[in-house]
Amino acid sequence: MAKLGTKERLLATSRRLLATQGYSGTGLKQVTDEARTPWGSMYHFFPGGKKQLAAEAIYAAAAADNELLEAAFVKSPDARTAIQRIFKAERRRIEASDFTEGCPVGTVALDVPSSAGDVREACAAAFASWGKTISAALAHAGLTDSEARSFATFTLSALEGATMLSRTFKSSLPLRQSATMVDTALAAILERAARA
Amino acid sequence: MAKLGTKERLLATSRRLLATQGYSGTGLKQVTDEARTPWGSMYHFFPGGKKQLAAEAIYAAAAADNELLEAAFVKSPDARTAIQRIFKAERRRIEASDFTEGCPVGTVALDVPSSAGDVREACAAAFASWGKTISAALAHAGLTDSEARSFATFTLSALEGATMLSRTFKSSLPLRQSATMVDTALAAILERAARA
DNA sequence: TACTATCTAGAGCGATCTATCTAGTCAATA
DNA sequence: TATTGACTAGATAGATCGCTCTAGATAGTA
Repeated sequence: MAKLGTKERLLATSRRLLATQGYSGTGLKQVTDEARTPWGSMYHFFPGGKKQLAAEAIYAAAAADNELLEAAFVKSPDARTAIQRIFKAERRRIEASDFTEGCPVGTVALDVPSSAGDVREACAAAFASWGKTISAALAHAGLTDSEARSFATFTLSALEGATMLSRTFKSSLPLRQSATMVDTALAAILERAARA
Repeated sequence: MAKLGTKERLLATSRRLLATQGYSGTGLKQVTDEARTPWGSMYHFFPGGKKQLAAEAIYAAAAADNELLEAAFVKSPDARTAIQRIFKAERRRIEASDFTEGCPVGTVALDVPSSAGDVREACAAAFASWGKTISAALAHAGLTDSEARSFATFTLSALEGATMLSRTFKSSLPLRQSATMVDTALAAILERAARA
């Protein structure tokens, strides 16, 4: 991370800390310490303070993950395989952090105070973009627009919830179980769509 | 709430604030203020401080919700109907708070610092007890133990994740969409079990 | 070499955090 | 009435919070 510029280090460290501790639990001092960044640079690059830093970190993380989603659907044109790939990626990520690091968007979404409206909006935008990516792929796989949107939201819910449970239990079992059940549901819906 | 004793008011207020702001975002001062409780009572009833208060609030909330779960399965012996009832109850709860209040367990689980191990364990115990209740009902409905456990964890994941998305979007749509898809999955699994 | 804009460096402010401490209130019992 | 334990009440400590501010370092340009 030392190769990155100051602003990029601040964003990357924020992303990691927000994914672990949430918004209220992450102090700006801790960010600058772990990013090995002078304190003065914080308000130079983010004059909007903590809210701006968090919102930008969320936006960046959401964009990066959205590319991973699109890549999964490109790599596996079969929708079921692609979604299993997404769950697997999340599993690897959470295991790599020894179950400390979750989804930065989900973690922040639950503990962001009402005074930080921009941050909540960044989380909403992140979920919306992911949902759009997934539902587009599902519509392409034969689902109606309504079905695709519903299943996309449902997939995100199961993914975020399973990440939450896996972190809490310090076990990847919930992510594996949820992945299996999401696949069962998708198979049922696809079959129903094929018959129609 | 004024009828409750001091300790009960502290626990009830903690539950509500933890469900909206998480662990780090909830200050003890705010708890005593909103519970209309003297500050001195805080460390009288909870000498273990913030961690003990949060852990006890989580345990109490988990026990109460577990009773609601059991009631749903008693009221609707049909497993599919019961699970839809559970989603509906969560939807009503989040709508009643205008999408500010989520699940206290899930909210805290994501932002509890590693220094508060007892609180994380309380969250794990809560999820475990809910999972046990749901899986017992599913096993009774004809699923194998393994299937029942998997589907129970999956149901909790979808419920927690959908609550997260509904809060973020300030809309109950994710909860409704996820409920539908969970029902689709359960129908598929039950049918498969019936054929076996 | 001067000048300017960018970034670094950190002291310090007021507010708030958890937690401790002492003193006072009150009811029940001896 | 005297005593005791439970609870109330709040001042205060020490640390940390987000944030502001000034000064110095650095690099690119005139």
